[in-house]
Amino acid sequence: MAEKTQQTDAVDEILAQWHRERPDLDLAAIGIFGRLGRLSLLLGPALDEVAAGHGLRPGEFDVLATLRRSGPPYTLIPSALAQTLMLSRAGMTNRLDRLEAAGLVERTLDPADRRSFRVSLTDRGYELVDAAVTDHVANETRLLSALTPEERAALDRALRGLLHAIG
Amino acid sequence: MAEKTQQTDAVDEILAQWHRERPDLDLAAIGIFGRLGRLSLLLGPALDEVAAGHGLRPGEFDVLATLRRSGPPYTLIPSALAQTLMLSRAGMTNRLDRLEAAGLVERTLDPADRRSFRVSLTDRGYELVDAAVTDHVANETRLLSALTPEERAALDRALRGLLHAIG
DNA sequence: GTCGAATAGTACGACATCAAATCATCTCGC
DNA sequence: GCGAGATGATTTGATGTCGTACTATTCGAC
Repeated sequence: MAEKTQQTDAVDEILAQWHRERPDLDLAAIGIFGRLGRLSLLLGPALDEVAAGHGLRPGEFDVLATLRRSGPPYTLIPSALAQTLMLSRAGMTNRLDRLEAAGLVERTLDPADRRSFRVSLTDRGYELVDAAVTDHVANETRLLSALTPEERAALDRALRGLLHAIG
Repeated sequence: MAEKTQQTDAVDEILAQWHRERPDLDLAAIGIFGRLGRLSLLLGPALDEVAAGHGLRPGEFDVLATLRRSGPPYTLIPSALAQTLMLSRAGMTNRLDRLEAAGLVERTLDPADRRSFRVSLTDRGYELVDAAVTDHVANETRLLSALTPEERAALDRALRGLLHAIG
């Protein structure tokens, strides 16, 4: 079993500094959370780029995709969208205003609850998000192709465990 | 080899919806990036809380920690800090203003480059960040205790691979 | 040496987000 | 039924970030 020489990265440099200054600290923990943080910082723009290719600003794709995957009639209420996307309701109001102005979703009265609205994909919104999702997932698959199937499975298992510990 | 029954989580529900609506998509990729996204969304507040316990607002801890781990004399220039923390220089100016007003760092003239400043930890800043780092890493270690050592190692390996693929 | 390009820090305007306050409506215990 | 409390959406005000423009200074090619 040959040891593969791992390339060093920016986080390794950070770990070396901490080891020098504070050898008492748990370097493994710093490394994992450091890599997680940097990854999500880099991942954001990388994923937004695909959405931007379809004319969507950051965050707008997520709203459309949530409606799309909910299935026919592609309708949810703003509160449900906000909760699913872990966004404040105020932020959701803002996003929906833009998406409605762009003609991708529409707000209709909810006959069963007059405090609320039903937010639905328009035909244009459906077509746009369906194409965007295809590109989006292809981009994710491309990024993951750097890992072996075993590494992908292990990553998913570990992330699931962490989510369970925090959530 | 016993199969362990995995609990379902919010991402599993999302995957089931996509499977129903778009069975052609790469569900494994959606799951991994979905969990990564939710994890960093939940992780931010969880880590900020520890810093807040030391009177630091989000992001301020990172600046102090970067200075601390750079070693004596705990001095860097704003551009280096911005690059390390993947922040715009404008954002760094803002953070340094607050940290300087709080007496945790000080800006002194750089004798070698009159365009620039040298940002240094004050004694108070040093003591505060040293205590905060201890708590911060303990918190990270606690979160990671949900994973086995093998899972932690596999997670770090996978994150390193992804970072290399993106960076 | 000198001039053009690159770099350091900051100011400014735009933007997305959140928390709190507000108003309308629903739910449930009585 | 009725009233208190919960819930839904929005508005408002504050905050932190970015991109751009700007000034001062340094670097490098000639």
